[in-house]
Amino acid sequence: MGISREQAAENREAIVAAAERLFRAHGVDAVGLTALMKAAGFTQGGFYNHFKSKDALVAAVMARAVAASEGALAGGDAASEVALSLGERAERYLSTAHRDDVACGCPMAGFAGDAPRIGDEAQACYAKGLSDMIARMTAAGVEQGVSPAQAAQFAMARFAQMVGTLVLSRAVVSADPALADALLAAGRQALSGNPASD
Amino acid sequence: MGISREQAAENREAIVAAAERLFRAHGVDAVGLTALMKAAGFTQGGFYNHFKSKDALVAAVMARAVAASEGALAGGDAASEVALSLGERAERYLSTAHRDDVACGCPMAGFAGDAPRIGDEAQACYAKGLSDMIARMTAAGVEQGVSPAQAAQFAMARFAQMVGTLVLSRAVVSADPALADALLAAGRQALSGNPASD
DNA sequence: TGTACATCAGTGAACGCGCGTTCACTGATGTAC
DNA sequence: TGTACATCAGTGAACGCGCGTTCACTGATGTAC
Repeated sequence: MGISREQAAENREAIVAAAERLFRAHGVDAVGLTALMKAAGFTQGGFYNHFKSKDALVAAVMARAVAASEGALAGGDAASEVALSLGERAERYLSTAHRDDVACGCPMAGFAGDAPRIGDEAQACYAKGLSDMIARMTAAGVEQGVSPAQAAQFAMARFAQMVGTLVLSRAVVSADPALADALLAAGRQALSGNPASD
Repeated sequence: MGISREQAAENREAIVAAAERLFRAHGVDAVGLTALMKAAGFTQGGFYNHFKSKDALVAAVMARAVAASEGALAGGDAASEVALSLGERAERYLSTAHRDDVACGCPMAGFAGDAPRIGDEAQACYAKGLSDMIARMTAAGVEQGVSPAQAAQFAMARFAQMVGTLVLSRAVVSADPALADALLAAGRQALSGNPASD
């Protein structure tokens, strides 16, 4: 076809973006390269002009997803996020909107099921993303006067609770929507910082 | 071959058992019926004598996994479990042994990643398993004098934290074992019922 | 600035392979008389 | 209790299909002179 280098870079980005959406919705294993390239607007043969293998694409997708969530802790832009309290962040993270938007949202939750089975490079991206997320939450705790070790423990426990609640809610939302909603509500309550009130 | 009905039932059970092990280790999508039947000691053609489709097998696996975990809350037999405190249960649930034993362990954590993508019947089994688990934990809280509503909230929040910690630890154990262990430790600390102590 | 050519992101057919599923066949089990 | 036959859990080859990957080819882009 003959494509400019700039256009080629955009096309590559389009492939990664389509892959991220499809991988999140259906799982990495369930998405074939033919369907993926078609979704991105290309034919299958062009895939290997951009990636040396499907594993390399998965790594690119994970790097992109992690990078997009950095500076946008649990959704929203960096500037507005700084002002959010822990409880407000949990409210947003454990909203039905976040649960139902499988194509976007927190990559740590979205790829938690695939993470143990993907390639080493993609797994490393995932681990780095989780490590960074915890480091940010830890830093926020330290700023408020908590000791670094306690802040790190608190960040890990809190984030695990957020991810676990979201993952479980997504797991049962189709079969038992009431339970799925109750899980989110219980998580919000537990993470609000206020005592349970009912 | 000519097989007794008793033997046939045992063979069916062997297929389901092998499937559960393989599904947990590699994910439902990544396990083919040929490999599965070979692992169970049979040839591929016999599969459809026992199940009408792969989806039906997945449902049978989920029903089996959930049933096995009932009365064995987070591992161990029912009699000994009754005596365990919440903190002791969390200690066991968030042990490295439980994390590394992907072939067994809590099905809610083991199948959390696959749950949103499996068939309706299997998904319903998963949801029932989660619902039962929460009901048991809620009942334990009520026995200790907590109001039913609060006990249910507490059970959901607590179980979500346990699952989230295990899922995240499994997700990064290969790429960042230290982080994976720290997550477990933070979860144990948070769920111990004791104040953080370092 | 114009011309000649190398580059490389596209296309779309093809590769071998494993998928879920179907089929004809086998032969011991279990049943009817 | 013995014989005749239906049942059905096995086998293993085959079905069409989609998988990840490779290939020859196209033609505008970008470079060298």
